[in-house]
Amino acid sequence: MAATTAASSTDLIRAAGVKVTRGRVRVLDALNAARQPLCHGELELQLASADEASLDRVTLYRILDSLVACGLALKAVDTRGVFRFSAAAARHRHVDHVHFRCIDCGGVFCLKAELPPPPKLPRGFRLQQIDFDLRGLCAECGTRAA
Amino acid sequence: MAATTAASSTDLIRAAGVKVTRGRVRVLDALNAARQPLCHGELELQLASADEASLDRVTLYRILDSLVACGLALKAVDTRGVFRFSAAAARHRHVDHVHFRCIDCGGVFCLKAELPPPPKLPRGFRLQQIDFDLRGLCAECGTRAA
DNA sequence: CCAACAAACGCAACAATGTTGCATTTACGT
DNA sequence: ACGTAAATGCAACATTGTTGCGTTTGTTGG
Ligand SMILES: [Mn+2]
Ligand SMILES: [Mn+2]
Ligand SMILES: [Zn+2]
Ligand SMILES: [Zn+2]
Repeated sequence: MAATTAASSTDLIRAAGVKVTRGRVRVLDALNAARQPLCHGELELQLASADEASLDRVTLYRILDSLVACGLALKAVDTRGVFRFSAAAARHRHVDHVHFRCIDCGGVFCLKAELPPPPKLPRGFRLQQIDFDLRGLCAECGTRAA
Repeated sequence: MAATTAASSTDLIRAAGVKVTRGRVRVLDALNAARQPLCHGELELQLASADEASLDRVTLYRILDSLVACGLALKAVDTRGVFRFSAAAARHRHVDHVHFRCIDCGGVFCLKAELPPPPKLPRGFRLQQIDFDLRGLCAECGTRAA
């Protein structure tokens, strides 16, 4: 399992056209194994607890940036303003559909509805991503509230 | 207009059950006058450029926290992980149109485009709010990047 | 395999944003 | 006016993220 995962991460990194280093492989493995997006601190802890040498703080930041830059990881900010990273391969593609976010339980539900076309932007603005998020109570939380 | 706004902020703060201080009135006025959510730094600049004495950094943080705690302001994180504040009373002005969020400077821009109709929700889900957020680079940040 | 070179790394310093402790001042009910 | 809890100003600190630079390493062409 470990060998398979490592090989896979290695291949992904090489295919992305960047150097395959031990740090990148370990970080991408960790992101792929994670059940949820991890922040820098969580990754640092997790990599330190492994028996290999721990990564330098700055190197970890740069590895994460490089994985994001080559499309192998996704970066998003959490409610506290901390960046969290997830493996692009381990995650569904959430870029092309609508989400419902429950304001009570925090759950995110993928809706089977396509994104509406974006309106025209002011001159010079560059669109990179569209988020159509519906917020409210999910069925479970709505029932509990009533 | 200034007197009206100041009186209104004063009343709102008093009605919220907290002490009416010059700092709270100035900050709430600034939030109400703003066309987009402001971060701590933007508020500090704006309050310093007025001819009154500038607020202490920490006091501004605490004023913002107190306005949020008593429901007069809303706090949300921007794409860079920086907290932005808006007047709760001004929120209704942003519920019916699309926003563009710059991933570089964190700025929020109101677009003159109506929200698309929401797709059908799963049974039991209760819709309370619709966010159609476009993300990317604003004109200024896009120019600087190029 | 070797050498050359760009990329990546480790370390220190720095920057941006936000918090805590504490002495002093202020708002406001009495 | 007075007493008191709340708010303020200032210094120090914490957390998260970035920059500069000399050293090491992965990769590639010979
Ligand atoms: Mn999804
Ligand atoms: Mn931050
Ligand atoms: Zn829910
Ligand atoms: Zn911008």
